[in-house]
Amino acid sequence: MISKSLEEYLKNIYIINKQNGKVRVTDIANKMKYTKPSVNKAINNLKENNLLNYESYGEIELTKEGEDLAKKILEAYDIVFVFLKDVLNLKEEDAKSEAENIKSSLADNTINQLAKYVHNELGLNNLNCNYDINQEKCRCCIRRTSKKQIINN
Amino acid sequence: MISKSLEEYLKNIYIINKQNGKVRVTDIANKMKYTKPSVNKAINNLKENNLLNYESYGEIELTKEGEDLAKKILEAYDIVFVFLKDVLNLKEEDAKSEAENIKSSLADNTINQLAKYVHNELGLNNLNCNYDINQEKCRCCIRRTSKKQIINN
DNA sequence: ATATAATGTTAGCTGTAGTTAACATTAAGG
DNA sequence: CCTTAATGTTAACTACAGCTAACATTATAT
Repeated sequence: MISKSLEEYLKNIYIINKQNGKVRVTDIANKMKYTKPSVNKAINNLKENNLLNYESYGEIELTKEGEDLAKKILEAYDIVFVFLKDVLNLKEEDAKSEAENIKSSLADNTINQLAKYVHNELGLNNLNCNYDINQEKCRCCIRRTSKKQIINN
Repeated sequence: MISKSLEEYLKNIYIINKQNGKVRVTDIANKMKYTKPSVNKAINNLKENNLLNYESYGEIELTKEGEDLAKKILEAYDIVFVFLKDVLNLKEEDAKSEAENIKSSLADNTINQLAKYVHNELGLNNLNCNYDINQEKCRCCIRRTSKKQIINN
């Protein structure tokens, strides 16, 4: 289990990769408002956890494991974000920052329950939602729409 | 703004005081599963923040400010706990531990929105709830009942 | 092709928050 | 009342996660 801090790095690396195709230390530092040495440390830490491949001055590339975890983190983030924004009616900005603070400490089961609740609450599907964050696909709606929203920020 | 860690100490000091009348370093250490030196440090830190009065080997007493903050923290904890348990249907134990992890990072406004939502959702009042965590009293239900529940654990 | 700018790394610092080991103080029982 | 047990404190260590300053490498532009 990596720390919340490292999860946040992983999430951002994934997003930057989707946006730019490549990921540099500077990109991460800019996005997360940290200094480059902090990012460097984090990267090496993620590397030791087999979540990405990296050689000095080289490319930052998520491993399969790293990408899967990043997706899962982003997914959890999304669910919390949508709940805060669309169920609790927080302002978009607030929902975003609050979701950042919360997400990584939540257990899978909590996220699953929240997702099911949100899916049903927002009436985005007509069956009873059977969401599972460790499952490849969920037939519910929220997923794709909200993910797009978050990546384009 | 004190840290999440110190908030957790404050909350527990408040609870122990309600249960036992007095609060000792050992009680806090036992309840929180930390060592006594850790507790000692935290207490001195809370003292510097004017949240409690303490002299070496003396009594631990929350100041007015400390008690108010403790109540607020506990209140926030309650709201999250009830949401997880009664809305998301998490098991009591899980709801408890998850609420611990989440609560302190949430903004007042988020807690207020969540409270309003939970109050209305659970049908515990018939008007539209106007909850405000910085307000002395809220006419909604959840407050007293759930607080009792948490203190008796 | 090389000077300069951009990017990345290293070393050592900070603060937070926990730990253990050793010691000090206070409370309780015979 | 004085020994022992319980409780509380201090000092010094750890790990995490950020920082700055200084340095190294790579890319760009004339």
